[in-house]
Amino acid sequence: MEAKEAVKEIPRKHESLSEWYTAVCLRAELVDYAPVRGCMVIRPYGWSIWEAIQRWLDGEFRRTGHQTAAFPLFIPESFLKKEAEHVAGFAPQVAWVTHGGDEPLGERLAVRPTSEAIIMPMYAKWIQSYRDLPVRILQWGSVVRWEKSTRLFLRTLEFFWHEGHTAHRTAEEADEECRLILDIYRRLLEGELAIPVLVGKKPASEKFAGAEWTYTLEALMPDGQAIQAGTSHFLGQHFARAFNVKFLDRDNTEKYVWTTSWAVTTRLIGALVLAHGDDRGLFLPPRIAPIQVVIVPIRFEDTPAVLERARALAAQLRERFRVHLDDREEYTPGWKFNEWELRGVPLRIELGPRDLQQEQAVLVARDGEGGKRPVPLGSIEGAVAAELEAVQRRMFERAREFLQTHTLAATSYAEATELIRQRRGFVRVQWCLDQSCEDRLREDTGGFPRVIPEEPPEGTCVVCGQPSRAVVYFARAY
RNA sequence: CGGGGCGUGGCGCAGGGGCAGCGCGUCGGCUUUGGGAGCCGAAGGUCGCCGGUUCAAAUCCGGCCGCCCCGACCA
Repeated sequence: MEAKEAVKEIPRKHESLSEWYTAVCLRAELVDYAPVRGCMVIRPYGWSIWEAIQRWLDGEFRRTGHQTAAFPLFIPESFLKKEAEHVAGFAPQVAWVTHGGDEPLGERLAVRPTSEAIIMPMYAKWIQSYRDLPVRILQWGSVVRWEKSTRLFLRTLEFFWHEGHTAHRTAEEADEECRLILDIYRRLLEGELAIPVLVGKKPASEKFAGAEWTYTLEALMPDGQAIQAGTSHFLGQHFARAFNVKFLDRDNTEKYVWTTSWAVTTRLIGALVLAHGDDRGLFLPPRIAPIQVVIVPIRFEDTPAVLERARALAAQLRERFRVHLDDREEYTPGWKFNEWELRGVPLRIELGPRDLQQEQAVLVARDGEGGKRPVPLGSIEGAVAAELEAVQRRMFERAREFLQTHTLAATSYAEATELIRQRRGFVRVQWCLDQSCEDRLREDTGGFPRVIPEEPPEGTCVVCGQPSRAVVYFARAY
């Protein structure tokens, strides 16, 4: 009965993840190619996912007391150059503005690749006293990094994000901020997007250019490759010194502030597609799905009562859920079922003449669990709420199961290199923290040290045999 | 940035010196509607861009641009 075969037009996920990914992004109408190299147009359906992420985060930031502001798109070259490590890290990817109209500029302007260098000068101006601290501001916007190769959502020349920039009186307070943000991001990923993550610090070689250290959230995609899902940087006093951001402390001495910065990007939408999609297309977690419930009325053209009832049901459910009533006359129910599955709507309600007679509707979850389930119209609201929660839970459990079965401990160098090369997932090894050991493992595997979790080291370094000083998860990466 | 592939109606493709075609979609009409409906009719293309060869170029040659896939580098 159930037409469970793959959807036309898109390849099977396990046969070619890349081609499947591109096809799903386009066919689900999340995104389209722009007529300029390396750039994407995020379409309304895709953008509404981003808006759901924004809404949730803004709620969190309201609770924590962060404020939102807007800083310039342009950064004068001399500002970008003030922090040596920072400019060295970003210079190769900067897009430069050299003319205003036909007039050459006296100083070229960077299109922001990240905004520390335009925000810190403002903080220098605004911060005088310890009483002005902390400053905790974020902005929503886009940045530009001139990438050589691009992929929809995962790497484009311009991408959308929020970036938080905070300044604090003490190092402890700044680090606490980093960890607070990290926890918010973790709850976003796991609770809202149903994507479990490994959390910890980046090794020195992978930290943000200009940071003292970087906290990261790493997710695992179905091909066994890691993807960075969010970062939170402890910047120490590097930027405070470079931009002269000082305050007069209680003890009447002048001190540099301690700063942090942090971000998540529209890349998360790509991670969502990869993590949850299947041969039938996209599959969105209920908590961020732009449409949580689609109502498909059946035989409504010759049975006006069906459409009336469907409209009433939609109005009722809209009080609590994001609902779409698909009353287009030009498509058959079967066509709509396939279409909304392709577009990832987590829950469908079918309502036809037979259902009306029995005062019921048919509930169908996107993952097929429970099949087609008749539910009395009188209790449908509760049934929908319960099913949406159940779908959300199942999605997270499936993803967690995948992460667990693809996080593997390696006790020998041979085992580690083999597992990393094969892209089996996160490979947990003991490490002496020596750069040469890291380099050797990278060179031998093509993998990267993705994250150092807060787990006590034990035993010996998998490369050199010296006493271990850290646990590190290696993986190939996006 | 290397290696491979591809640019022809909205989408997917065929064609390969001389009329630009097919399927899907779109528009109109009628019949349909519980897993991608049927029939009839219609509209829609400077064949990615620039240059060259030729009486004649979608087709041959050169250059450029863009996209996809696989690697190497970065959110």
